[in-house]
Amino acid sequence: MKKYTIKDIAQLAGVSKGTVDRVIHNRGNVAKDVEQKVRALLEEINYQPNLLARNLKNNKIFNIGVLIPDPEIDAYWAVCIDGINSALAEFSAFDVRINTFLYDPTDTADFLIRNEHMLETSPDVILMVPLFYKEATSVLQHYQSLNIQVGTFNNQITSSSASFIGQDLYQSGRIAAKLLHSISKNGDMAIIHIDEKYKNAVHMQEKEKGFKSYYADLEGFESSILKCKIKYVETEDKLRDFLNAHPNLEGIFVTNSKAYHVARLLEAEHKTHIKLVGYDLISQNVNYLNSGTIDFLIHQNPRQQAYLGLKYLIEHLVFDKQIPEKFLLPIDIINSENVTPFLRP
Amino acid sequence: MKKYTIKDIAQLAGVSKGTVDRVIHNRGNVAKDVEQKVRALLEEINYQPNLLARNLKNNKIFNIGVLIPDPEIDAYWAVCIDGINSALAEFSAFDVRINTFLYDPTDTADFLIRNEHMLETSPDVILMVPLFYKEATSVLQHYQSLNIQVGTFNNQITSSSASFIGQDLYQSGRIAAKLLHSISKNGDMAIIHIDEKYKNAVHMQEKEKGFKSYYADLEGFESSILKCKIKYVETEDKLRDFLNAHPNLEGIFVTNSKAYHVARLLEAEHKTHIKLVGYDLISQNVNYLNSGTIDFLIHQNPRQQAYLGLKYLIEHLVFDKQIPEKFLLPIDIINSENVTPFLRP
DNA sequence: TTGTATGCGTTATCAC
DNA sequence: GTGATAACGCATACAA
Repeated sequence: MKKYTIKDIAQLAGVSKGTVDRVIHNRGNVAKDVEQKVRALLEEINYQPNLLARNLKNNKIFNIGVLIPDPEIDAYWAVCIDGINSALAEFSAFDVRINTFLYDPTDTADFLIRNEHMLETSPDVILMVPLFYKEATSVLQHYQSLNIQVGTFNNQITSSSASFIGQDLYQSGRIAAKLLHSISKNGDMAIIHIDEKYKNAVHMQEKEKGFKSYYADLEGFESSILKCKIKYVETEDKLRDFLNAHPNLEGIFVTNSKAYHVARLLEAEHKTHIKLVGYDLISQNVNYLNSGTIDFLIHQNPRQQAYLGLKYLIEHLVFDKQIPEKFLLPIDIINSENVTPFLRP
Repeated sequence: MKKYTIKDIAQLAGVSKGTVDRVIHNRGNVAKDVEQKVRALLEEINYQPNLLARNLKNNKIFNIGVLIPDPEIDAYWAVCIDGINSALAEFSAFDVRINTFLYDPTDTADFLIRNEHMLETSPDVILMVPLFYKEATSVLQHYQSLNIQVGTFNNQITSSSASFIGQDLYQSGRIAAKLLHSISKNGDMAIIHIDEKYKNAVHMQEKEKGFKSYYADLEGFESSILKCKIKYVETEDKLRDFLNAHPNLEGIFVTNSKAYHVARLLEAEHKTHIKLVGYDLISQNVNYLNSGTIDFLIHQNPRQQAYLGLKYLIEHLVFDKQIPEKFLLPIDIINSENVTPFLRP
């Protein structure tokens, strides 16, 4: 029950604290027999160093680099800042400082430039959203060669060994399908991909696969799963044509945060009987959720992704804990009645 | 940017560390003018004590009493143990120990006895699930008189000043209504209260109120909201009679974790077309969720409630942080497709 | 190869 | 009233 200290071990082994410390840190210069004896004791007693004392002694200021898309350009990322601040507040007892860098999510070159700026602050570890697969791959490789631990969230760069926090996109597509299925009859369904300012093609494909798999598993489903890809600039016209071309449409799944575009049109065209499921609690979507035009939103919880990512990194720095390679957050289903608590900072 | 220590303050004020410490801790024996000077400096510099050093010095073993219903008697509480262990693991760097006491959730006398046992371990703070309002009120009063900080979860004892973590039950009733409304037409709805081994009448009433309020707000809803109270022992017969008496029933809301009883009967009577929404991810419910007889479950997240409750208490002990009086967790909507990640420990 | 001394920041005791 | 000093547990430079 008592907590053993180095001093205790030293006493039990009949040596000095210095020797025990040398054994613990494999710093050599210890006689073999003594080392064996001390090791045995450490094992037997299950020695756990006092991490407070260690951090007090080290007296080190940890420096964390954070690189995320600029919330001014895409408001989706704003809540990440909250998550980061939460993690910092939680570890305010330790001296962890962050340098945050924002990049333009529509500009791969900017991503690379900001990475260089970040590197100039010589961070101990890095947390980032690696939107661009190709560029991120090379950047992450560089960090690995410099022995800088990196945590990523939102986008997984499978070519890298960086840790990742996100969601199971395939499964979230299945969830969307299940929701639409449960609130509609057995009419046609549509998957709509609306191009964002930046491409998240992999994201959208995975969600589509999951969505289709649900209906493929469904016995007795005879209708069609339609698909429509829309470029951001042409949204309204192309969407209207699509709706008119498919009068039997009963449900729509928008694979990113742009469901509000579809909702606006459904209201304008008096087709709000068509069920609508989309992603992300941005304000435009929440408005249509409350008005009833959007039925469900799937919450990707960017705040929690950022919070957890940073927390893992900090715990690694101060407590030497291992960082999980991959952590998939639960996927939240949101309707007009449970949305409020998810919006708070 | 630099972090100031007592030593720095002492130097700046031209006094010794001891004097600064006396000022900080209001321990008197300081000349007025010196005190003013030091206070001004502390203010100006925004002095923050190094909590690691403080905890190192204090060298105190914190003793936390935990009192929850016995999971062997009601499996619902099993996940709380996981939550408690998570919080402990997170603060393993500090010397916090817990003494867990389990009480029989059907026995108020046992609750009182276990409280006495817990008190004998002279806990610094206490985390508990106060199932029984009357008994809890007096117990909490006693703890308050002993100046023992108490955190509660699951049940709020409004007569006490103990902190509380839980959910907005009224709102969760509204969520159930919204879900049933979205997956059914405009037929009759039923609220079913099934007595548990122990009464949670307040819980169930709040949920009922919320449920009704949703339909009251709904324009053009002409059908009935039925209500059925069932004693645990007579569940099957009374339920069958109820179903037969209301052939137009389209949806059922079970106000506690006993939805699986209804699901079993719906399957037996070939009435699975009736939509069913209930509470809690216990295994019986999850099975019927996967088979499709239960459409949605509302997740009260007991694991997170316990985790957060303990975390707040520990942060209070080691960092002297304030404990939020009341924290309402977001309410999770669960269907067969997103349930899995919510089940992990 | 080993032991001892010192310091991290805070706190508490003890002389002056 | 005040300042010097020791102690918490760990890490390390230096002396032996």
